[in-house]
Amino acid sequence: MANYDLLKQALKKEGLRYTIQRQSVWDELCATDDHRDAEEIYMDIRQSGSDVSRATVYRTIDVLVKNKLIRKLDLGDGRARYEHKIDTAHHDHLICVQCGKIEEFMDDLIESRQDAIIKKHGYKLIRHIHQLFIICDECSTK
Amino acid sequence: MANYDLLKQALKKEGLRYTIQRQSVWDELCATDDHRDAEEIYMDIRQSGSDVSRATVYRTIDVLVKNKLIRKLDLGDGRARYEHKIDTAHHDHLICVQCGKIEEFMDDLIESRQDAIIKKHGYKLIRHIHQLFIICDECSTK
DNA sequence: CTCCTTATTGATAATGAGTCTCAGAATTTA
DNA sequence: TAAATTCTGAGACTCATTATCAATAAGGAG
Repeated sequence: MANYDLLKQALKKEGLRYTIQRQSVWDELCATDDHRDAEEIYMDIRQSGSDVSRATVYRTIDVLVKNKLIRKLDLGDGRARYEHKIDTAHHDHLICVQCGKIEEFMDDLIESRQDAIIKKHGYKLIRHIHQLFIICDECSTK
Repeated sequence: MANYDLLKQALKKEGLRYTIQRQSVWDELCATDDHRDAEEIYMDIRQSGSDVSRATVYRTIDVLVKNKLIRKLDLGDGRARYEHKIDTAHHDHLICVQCGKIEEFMDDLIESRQDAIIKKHGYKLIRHIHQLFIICDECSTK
């Protein structure tokens, strides 16, 4: 599942060594398509039998984010989530404020309007956040 | 500038008392159209001659946000900003990643696409965040 | 106006995600 | 193999925000 070449490339680019701990973090990140926070990832790594310190988890995540192997999400609740879907197309997020479920959405029209707004101002777009906080169907029928 | 009736209504609704400290916080929030963090607001209140503790500033801000007298912004840098523009129409934000300047934008097409996405999923929209992180023209010519 | 009950305040401790430090361990290079 | 360099883990630290709690103030009742 995990593509070690991607990790190797990123580490090489950063002038960092390929270590078993960094591989464990990458393994765990590739293991699911969830949107987990650092603590959850840390706990899941331990669960899977590996032993990597919290500090190393954070440090490795930083490298992976910087090299776009994973994406960092800020849902505004004080802890960052990480998702591994690098290969998939760009998408934004729908977040259920009740159960915390996260889904993805993508709309070409919105994307092009964004570009138009930026262009009109004469700015350069670096990145964007577009999150729709909702109550999902399951939660609304409860 | 500050509309005390709005504050009074909100406090009444929450079953809270009208105090000079809460009025000072409201005064300061109404004094500018900036997007300040709690510490800046706290310092500006002291600057203006009033004396309100940090704890009370935070507590009052919470009440105001809850009652939609001010809006809370999360720019992903670890501290919340607050803006007072309640009377004005809905808008989202353009944030310069270099100088931190914040501008506002609004696009009806994007808003309607959002609604369409929500409707398609059968969800209920609670709120949304749409932030475009950019490099502004001033910063890009430096 | 005064007493009494209840809410508020401010100082400070606590929290929690994330970062930093540094000595010991591991790896790479000479 | 030795020397140099990078990594790691444990725990200290940071910083925004929240909680605690004794002292103070507000809002009635009489």
